[in-house]
Amino acid sequence: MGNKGEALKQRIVTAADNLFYLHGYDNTSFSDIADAVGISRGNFYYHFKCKDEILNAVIDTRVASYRAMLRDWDKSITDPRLRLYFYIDMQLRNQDNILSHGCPIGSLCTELAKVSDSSLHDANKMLAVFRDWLITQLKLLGVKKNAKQISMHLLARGQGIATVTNAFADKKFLQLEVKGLKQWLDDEILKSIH
Amino acid sequence: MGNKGEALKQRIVTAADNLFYLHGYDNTSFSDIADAVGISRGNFYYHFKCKDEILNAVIDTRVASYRAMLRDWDKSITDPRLRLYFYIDMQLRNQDNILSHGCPIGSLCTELAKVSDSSLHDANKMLAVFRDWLITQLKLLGVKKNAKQISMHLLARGQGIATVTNAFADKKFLQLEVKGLKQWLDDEILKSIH
DNA sequence: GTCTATATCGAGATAGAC
DNA sequence: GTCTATCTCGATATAGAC
Repeated sequence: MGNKGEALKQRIVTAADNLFYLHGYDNTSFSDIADAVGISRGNFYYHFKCKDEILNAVIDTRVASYRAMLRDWDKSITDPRLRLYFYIDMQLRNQDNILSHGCPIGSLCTELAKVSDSSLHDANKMLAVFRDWLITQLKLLGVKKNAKQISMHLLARGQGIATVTNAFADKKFLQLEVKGLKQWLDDEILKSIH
Repeated sequence: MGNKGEALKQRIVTAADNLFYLHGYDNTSFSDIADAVGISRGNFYYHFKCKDEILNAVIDTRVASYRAMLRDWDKSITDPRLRLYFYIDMQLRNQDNILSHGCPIGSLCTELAKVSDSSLHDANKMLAVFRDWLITQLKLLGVKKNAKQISMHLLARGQGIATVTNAFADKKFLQLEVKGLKQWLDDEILKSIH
């Protein structure tokens, strides 16, 4: 419960978060995390009782951090439509990372779906944060019936862009698709609010 | 070079292919493959000198098998437009597997992008097979300028659908998106051939 | 709380009998 | 060609000193 211990725990989670993104969950060892943080391997087990617990901490931390980010957007951007653009442009801002490592959320979901008990974690919580926020923004714009469907579609488009951009290492493709996605959204909003 | 040896080699690759899809490359051990085939672990090294070589064999086998499948489609379906529908509907036909394990191509690309040297393999060869075939079909329909762009878009849409369907275990979403994708394709072809 | 040392396990890979 | 036995390594996890 001491301050120093809590701070270290957070540093472990932050380092694990980053390494899980760069190399995947399974390919990240305690040694890797320990080296990144600058502590010894044995120290982990004071803060976490197994590797799965670090995974869950990473997921929870990400969920909290995404929520905080979206709250910031809500504060700094008043027009919901501009918020949606800003969401879509996130891939443009992160294009270099996506090119090399894909989407941090999607790639983790994809990996964890293959491993062990899916009951021990729920990586899709991270996607759900964005889905729910998107629904809210669309409803603010007057979209009533299709808000959820459009939101899911936006998630999927983002995932597809990330996967293909990463697989082909094609940054131009990402840029083109992001542009097209914003146009699609405009059309869709127009149609949905008649 | 004997017939029996070659047959076994192919059986190893087939079993590895399936297990890589179900559990991922890294999470599949030689023991897993050996058990599935019904041979001993040591026997692998007569046919492959390391695990990476099995991976490459799996990728090459898939590329060949996808090419053969598309040749069959070309034979049995004469209208390129119907071929494209049949391509998109592939996700519908495979929806149960996608729900549980994602796209066999996309999930492998995503995993391998995180691991080791990307120079040792090129998983995107599998995607390229479909991309090139899609381009051909579109050109047959009279699409000149945007054939590659539309093809890449179709790949990405498919990847996005698979990732999100898998993450949320939402089969209805897949069905809805497949339907929407066919409609999008119709519009796009109309626009591209004016 | 953080460390060092160690236990245990399963992985990829090798040697050599048959 | 296929097997059994074994090597080596690195992983998660534990015990106990400080």
